[in-house]
Amino acid sequence: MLDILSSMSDSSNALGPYLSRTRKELKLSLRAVEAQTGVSNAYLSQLENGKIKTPSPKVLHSLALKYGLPYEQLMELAGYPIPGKSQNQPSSSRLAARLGETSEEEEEALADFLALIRKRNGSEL
Amino acid sequence: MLDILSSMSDSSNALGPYLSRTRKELKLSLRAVEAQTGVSNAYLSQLENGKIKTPSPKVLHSLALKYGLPYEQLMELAGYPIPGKSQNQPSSSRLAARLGETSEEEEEALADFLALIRKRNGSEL
DNA sequence: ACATGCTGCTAAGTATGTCAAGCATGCTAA
DNA sequence: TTAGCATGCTTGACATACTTAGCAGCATGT
Repeated sequence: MLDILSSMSDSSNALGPYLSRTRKELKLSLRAVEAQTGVSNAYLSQLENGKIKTPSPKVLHSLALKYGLPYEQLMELAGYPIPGKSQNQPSSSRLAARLGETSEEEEEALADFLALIRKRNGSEL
Repeated sequence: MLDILSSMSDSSNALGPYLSRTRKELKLSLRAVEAQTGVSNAYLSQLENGKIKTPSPKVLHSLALKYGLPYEQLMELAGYPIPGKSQNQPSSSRLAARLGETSEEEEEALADFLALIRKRNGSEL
């Protein structure tokens, strides 16, 4: 079977490393971000290390502003439903609408297959 | 009357009464909403009575789906930052706003909502 | 050596969203 | 009456986002 499933099905934790990497690219310290956003450095550390599951939209918004990242993307990475799209998995509902009725097994398989494709295309390391 | 009420789009709490009024218009009980959205009736009660300040986006999303309300509007009423930074959609033209921009997600909501009404109107004689 | 000032991280505490259980009222029927 | 059943609401407990205070390491300077 696809044990890729177990490794990729939880996409909620891509947020922390993403924020961590972005901050380092901007060469900002945790306390510098705290000073500019009001989010405590302790919390930022927990966020980047995946110890916080669902940070509030307000936190995501201020980080998006400071880091120059799209707010919607952070919302989506945090697992929040976003206005124009589906709630959990990126663009899978649009795909599902195009594919018609699919079972849950098929949906999961498709989602993971998509992740696999993206990995191959080298969108990230 | 002057629309002092509509100018009270303050983040204090227009959300609770708005949700309460909408639910009553749909003739749904708290427990009926609980059964269909998974949000407990206890929590719904607190929400409608203003005892909950910032309900999670997930709760707002499921309520928006079942009530046929725009998710963005509930997010804004709850005081969350919203992507487009837009605001001031007059609540008097709620229906027009709802039917004006129908994403796929909203279409689903409308279908669900319609089915709900028909079911109640049909079985409740 | 000691000290100062960074870095990130952790421990403990507070605040609050959320739920399960139960209470009180009102309605309908036996 | 009494017995049920549905409604909205309250309480008490739990989970977790978030903060303040502090720790350990690594520089740099005196």
